Amino acid sequence: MSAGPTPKGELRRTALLDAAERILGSAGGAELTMRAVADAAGVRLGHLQYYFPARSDLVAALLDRILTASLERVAALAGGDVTAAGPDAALDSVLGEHEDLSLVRLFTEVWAMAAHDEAAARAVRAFYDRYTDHVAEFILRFRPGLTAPGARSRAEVFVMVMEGSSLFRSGIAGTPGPAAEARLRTVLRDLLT
Amino acid sequence: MSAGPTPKGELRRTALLDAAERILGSAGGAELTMRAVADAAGVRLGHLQYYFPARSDLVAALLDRILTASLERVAALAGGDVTAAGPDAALDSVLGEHEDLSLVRLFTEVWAMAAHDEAAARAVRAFYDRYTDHVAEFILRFRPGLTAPGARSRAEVFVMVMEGSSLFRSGIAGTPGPAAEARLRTVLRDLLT
DNA sequence: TGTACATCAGTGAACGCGCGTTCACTGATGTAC
DNA sequence: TGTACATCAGTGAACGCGCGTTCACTGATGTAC
Repeated sequence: MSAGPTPKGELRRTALLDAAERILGSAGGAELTMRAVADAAGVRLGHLQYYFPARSDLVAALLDRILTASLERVAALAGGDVTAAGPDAALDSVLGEHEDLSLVRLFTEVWAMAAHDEAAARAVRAFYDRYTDHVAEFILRFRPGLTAPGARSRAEVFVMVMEGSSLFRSGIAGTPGPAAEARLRTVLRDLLT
Repeated sequence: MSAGPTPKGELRRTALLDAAERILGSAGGAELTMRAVADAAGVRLGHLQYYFPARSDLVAALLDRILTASLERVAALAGGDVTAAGPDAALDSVLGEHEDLSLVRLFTEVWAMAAHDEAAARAVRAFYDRYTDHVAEFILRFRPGLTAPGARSRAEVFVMVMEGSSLFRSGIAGTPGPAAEARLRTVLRDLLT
């Protein structure tokens, strides 16, 4: 009977996905080749194939990891005590994350994947669905009187605004002025409270 | 002295970019190969190279065309008489465009390009800068009393919200419910008026 | 009006390269007896 | 405690293929005289 992968194997798998994520976040999807990932992780091509037999396996695992990690961050936020500090502190946390250029770069790749690949699109839609659930839960902490559908629709718009603003606040598509930044926060705060 | 390209040549160039745009909007950047574009346009590979010697020339011309066309659409809207019909009619026009799946797919590719290529990023930032100018001008038509910076910051946030919502309203990253759709319109209307 | 010539438009074959994938192999590690 | 063996981890070489690019070429079109 198979014992499955050992702890060492799990570590290596994680290191390989780390390398792949670094490449996707810096150089983009076109540069995410099996050889580049193997090189970045310091292993031989054949060895990478031992963990991810086909490139599509690597990409699928990477997509899953990116989305899972993002979901865990928002779940931690929604479950944490940040609400005690008020909506502005919460906004700081959420907005701060979207200033991380390589994270936003990763998501532009994820969106492009979802736009052209149905399997990726399903994963991304499931991710945003759960993501929105966490935001709705978060909103209900500030406004316990809201109905569930009311919180949900606020959360949906909140997520749309967050994803759009990430493109600009990361510097990829522009650099919002301070007045726009303030107005963005107002819009988000109004959705939250 | 060179006469430059003939009308026939211009037509062919346009047809080649049409083909490239169709591929980028449906299959994505990885499928945008010189051979695929030549095939889709019904010409030989060598002939495509006559118009675009390197793939990077094709991609640069395509990016320019996508951004220019988008800018022309918003300029027409900002300059048109749609403001006479009120903000809701204007929102209908603007939002309607973002339901076009292949257009939004095109923009996910554009964002991914900008995220990893500095030349593309410059073009995209210049595009959004001018795009935002048009929106600001549009806003001033509804609220002539606003200062220029006031209109500008509203426009910046308006554009962020539009780009974010396009991901969801196109179906790529989700499908907003009717309540979210209504709330999104409220947010946009408040920025506009 | 005709002719010569330059430029534009389009063809076809070949190139070297990096890609994903396959496969036979060796060494390390755990486990049953 | 030792030994045999299965599985896990990692290597190395080779494959066929599609890619961007190069280049010599032919046919069509415009223009100067």
